[in-house]
Amino acid sequence: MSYSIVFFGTSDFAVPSLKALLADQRFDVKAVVTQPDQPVGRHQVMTAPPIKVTAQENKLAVFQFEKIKDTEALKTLADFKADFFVVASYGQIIPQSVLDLPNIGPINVHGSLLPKWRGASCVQSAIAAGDKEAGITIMLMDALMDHGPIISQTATEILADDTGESLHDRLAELGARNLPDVLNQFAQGKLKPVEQDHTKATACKLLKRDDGKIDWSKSAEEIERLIRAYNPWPSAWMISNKKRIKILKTRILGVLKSPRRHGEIFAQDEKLVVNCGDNKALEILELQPEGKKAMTAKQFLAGNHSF
RNA sequence: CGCGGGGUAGAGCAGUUGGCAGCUCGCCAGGCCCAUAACCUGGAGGUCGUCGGUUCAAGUCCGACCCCCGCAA
Repeated sequence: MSYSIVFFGTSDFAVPSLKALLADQRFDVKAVVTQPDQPVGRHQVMTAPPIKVTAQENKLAVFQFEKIKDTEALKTLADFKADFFVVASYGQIIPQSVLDLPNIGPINVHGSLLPKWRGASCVQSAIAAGDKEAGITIMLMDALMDHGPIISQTATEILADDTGESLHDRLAELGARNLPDVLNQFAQGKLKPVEQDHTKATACKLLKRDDGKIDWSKSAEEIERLIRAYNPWPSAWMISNKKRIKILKTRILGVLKSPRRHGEIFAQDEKLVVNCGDNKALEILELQPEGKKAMTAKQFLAGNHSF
């Protein structure tokens, strides 16, 4: 006897969770629901979301509803009579009518310690805000985003060198590791959902590339965190000589001997540095000029003697 | 065929109106020094993305193709 599951997910974040359920005998994944293929990249090639790739590798049925709100989706999903709907970074708001379908419940795996960081950019937001820890919340879903009662939470320390990517990957694995046991225990009534403290809720928005433009009037600490948080997506960047330069990795220096104005990039003692709003400087360690591959500051300086 | 930048030494770049291929690092050898990632001297290393065309002569001009990257999605 195993629990039947319909899995909702789209991005890389959801892949470890899906694989964890597939590998566990206690569960039977009946189908995968994911976003439609989208034109992606420089040549706008139609590309399947990562979850679809994983699903197809495992010969699972895949549904890609344009709108999960459509009655067609509701009818299709009702036929599975699933015990669980498991949702991880699906990308669409799921209506109450669909959430009501599973016998045991609709479960969400979210990459923050709710009620903190409800929304799409929870990983980047936690690093950028300077949080000491991040985590995974497994929760019962309701119709509001990341709003339902909490079943299980696991924290992980945010390290000084964590990037959006490293923390994202760690959280994805953490969620996947806990998910099977949490589902099993919840089904057996051993875990009771606890209502979130909604007065402490914070939200984070979906990030766009423009959000990565560095505001050099901020403190060096803030900017350094932003750069780590937004690496590799949406990436932190600045404009220098009318060219966009992505800033990939920095280190905080103290106050410089001969500072320049905020946001001006220059070489000093063979280091590439920029002054921030608090007059502390950031040493740029890795960067990527527009049209070039990512490189170290040393490589950049080798070919740019004017700095 | 969405817009744009680019492929030149191991790395990052320069190369003027076609005329012997350079710069900063790195690397190798030697020197200096208590010592060094510092300094001095010498050295190796490039079919200039590929194919074709124009020319006495092509990194440079013309055509086609391959690859990398930024934007946009």
